Amino acid sequence: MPLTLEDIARMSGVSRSTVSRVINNDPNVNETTRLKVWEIIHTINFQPNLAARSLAAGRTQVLGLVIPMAVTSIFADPYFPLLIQGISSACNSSGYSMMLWLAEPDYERRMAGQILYSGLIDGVIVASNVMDDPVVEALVNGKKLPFIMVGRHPNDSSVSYVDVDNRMGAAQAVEHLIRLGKKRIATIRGPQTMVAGVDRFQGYLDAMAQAKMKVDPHLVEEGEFSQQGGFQAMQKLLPNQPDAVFAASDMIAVGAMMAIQEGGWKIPEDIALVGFDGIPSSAHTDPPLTTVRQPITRSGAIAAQLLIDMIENPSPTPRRMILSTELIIRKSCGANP
Amino acid sequence: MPLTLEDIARMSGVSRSTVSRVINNDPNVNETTRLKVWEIIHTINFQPNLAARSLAAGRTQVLGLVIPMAVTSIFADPYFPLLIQGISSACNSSGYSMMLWLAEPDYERRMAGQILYSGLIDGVIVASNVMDDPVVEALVNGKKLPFIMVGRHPNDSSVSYVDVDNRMGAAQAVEHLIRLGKKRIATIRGPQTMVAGVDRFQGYLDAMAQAKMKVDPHLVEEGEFSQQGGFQAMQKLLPNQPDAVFAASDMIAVGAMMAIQEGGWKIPEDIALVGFDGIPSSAHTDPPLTTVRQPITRSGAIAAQLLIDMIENPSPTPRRMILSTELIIRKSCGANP
DNA sequence: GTGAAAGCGCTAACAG
DNA sequence: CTGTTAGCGCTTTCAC
Repeated sequence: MPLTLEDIARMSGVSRSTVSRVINNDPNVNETTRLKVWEIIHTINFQPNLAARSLAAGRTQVLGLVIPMAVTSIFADPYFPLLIQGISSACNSSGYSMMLWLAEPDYERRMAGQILYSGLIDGVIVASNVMDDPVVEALVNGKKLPFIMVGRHPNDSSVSYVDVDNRMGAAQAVEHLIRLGKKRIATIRGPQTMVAGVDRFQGYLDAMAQAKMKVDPHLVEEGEFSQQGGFQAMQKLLPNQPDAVFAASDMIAVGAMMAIQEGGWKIPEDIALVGFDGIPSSAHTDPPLTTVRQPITRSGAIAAQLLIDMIENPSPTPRRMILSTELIIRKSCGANP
Repeated sequence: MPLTLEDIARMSGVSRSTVSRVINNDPNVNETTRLKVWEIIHTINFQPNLAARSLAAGRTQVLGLVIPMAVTSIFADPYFPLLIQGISSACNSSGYSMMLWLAEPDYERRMAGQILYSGLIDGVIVASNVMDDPVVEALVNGKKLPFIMVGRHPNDSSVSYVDVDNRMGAAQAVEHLIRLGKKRIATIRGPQTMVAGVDRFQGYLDAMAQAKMKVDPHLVEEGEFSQQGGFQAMQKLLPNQPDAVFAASDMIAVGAMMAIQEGGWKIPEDIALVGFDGIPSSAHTDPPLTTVRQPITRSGAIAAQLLIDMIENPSPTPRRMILSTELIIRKSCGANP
């Protein structure tokens, strides 16, 4: 059987409480005692039972990461691995662990309850850009577990989140195309059921309005945030002869690139192309993709840090953070950097 | 505050014990009572506290999935999402939940202890093909937590696992190339630090030996299980003029395909190509990839089922399962299906 | 078929 | 600074 605090206490000649204090870095412990107890804990490789800790203290030092999407689509985009990496490393450096919950749609509701009341996690990070997500709703209504979203909540102002400035980033990309003299600027927007999809499209509209260019509905297509989504949308766009395309994600842009080249057009000569995300592979497409870089890994790290802060220093005001993006100019837009 | 058993008991006019019995499907409960209590549990959407259950009963109905690799590389290959999907759905249909632990190398040791003694999970599935994995070692030595590997353990015969017949599958692929009259059959083998890498390479050797063809060391290259790994290995292979290549994974094959075509050769006319895995996208490469399909999702589901069985019906004999593969003939090998 | 009572391993007052 | 004590919410004998 695994050892318990009691065992360690007996072995080091102190009481259970003292051992507990040592483990939890309570300042009220004699330095000599502390060292002696640590010594034993280490040689024995003692691990306190998390369930017992959870029950007694109401905290586990474990954060939940919920990604409410089908497993397969989660990993079609390099976005999530980068996000997870950021969260994971922030957790590690704060002494927290991360549990990942992948929520297949059918199980969302059941899971929601389980997460809220399982007592196994101190807080939740929800990485979802879907509007009206039931998991988020449950968290909002439950009001029991600290949670933070990656990607802003569309309308509830009491929700904490970290997001990137999708709207501004998109607008800058489109302004860049306008500055290059493009006249028929199309966009492949993401699903309008996702906040990021909406925000980036809004950025496109902003830039067009700002330049007093009117938006031709034939130059607006929609696609999933995937290569295939971009490919299909671009095929529909091609007959309408855009001279530039703003794609709502790099994966969309990659798909669009394939459709453009397959149709016999050249990038950027015939059609300029700009993506969004700045995933590593965007630098290695042919031609290299001009894109709006968002700090994905950092978003994850900040989400974790904010959540930990919310857990350790509760306060009624929501934490908010909006990270800015950066336009990376490469070959696909036709500008010479 | 979340409700407790006590609350449900009060609301339904029975004792805490009875509510517990109802939740745990204890047969010794009056049918009327059972219905009444379920009714309340459902309308209230009561969720028992998992930590308390864990502490009291020593089981949580939660399975841990440990993937001891860097986060980013885990998702470079569609293998893991499919595996996770299988595990996840098997858990769900047995009333278990799944927690995913991504083990960054540096944290493996710390994590290992945490997993073993956290008391939060009833068993562990380890998806790792790395030899001598410290997490696996800890699990083997600890002998406390039921666990199963996806991919056989290289030498410990007491370990339970589910694996696919990598060696046989690889041999069949190579035999197929031999049957097509190929004379200079190269292989891009996976890392020999991974069991699957070793087994598939052994299958290549088996088939060559069987056909009494000698293995030219210049026709054996090694690469990571990734597109880039395949690309680089193929570039080294090209000067040695293979007329066929057996790639140890589909991602490797995709990379090899790029290298071959970039070098100006045609597939399958100049070089025939066969992959391994049967990931969905292998059907959509150009040309479509002949490959050895392994039942990834099913491996995951079976691993979960076996583990649950081990938990619920303990026994000293290890559970073993080897799934067979299937050669999918498409265009890239030059045979006409 | 059901309730009472003990206890899982830990933390957190409360004394000293 | 340290030990004692009382639970956290649940399962599980053991009586009835």
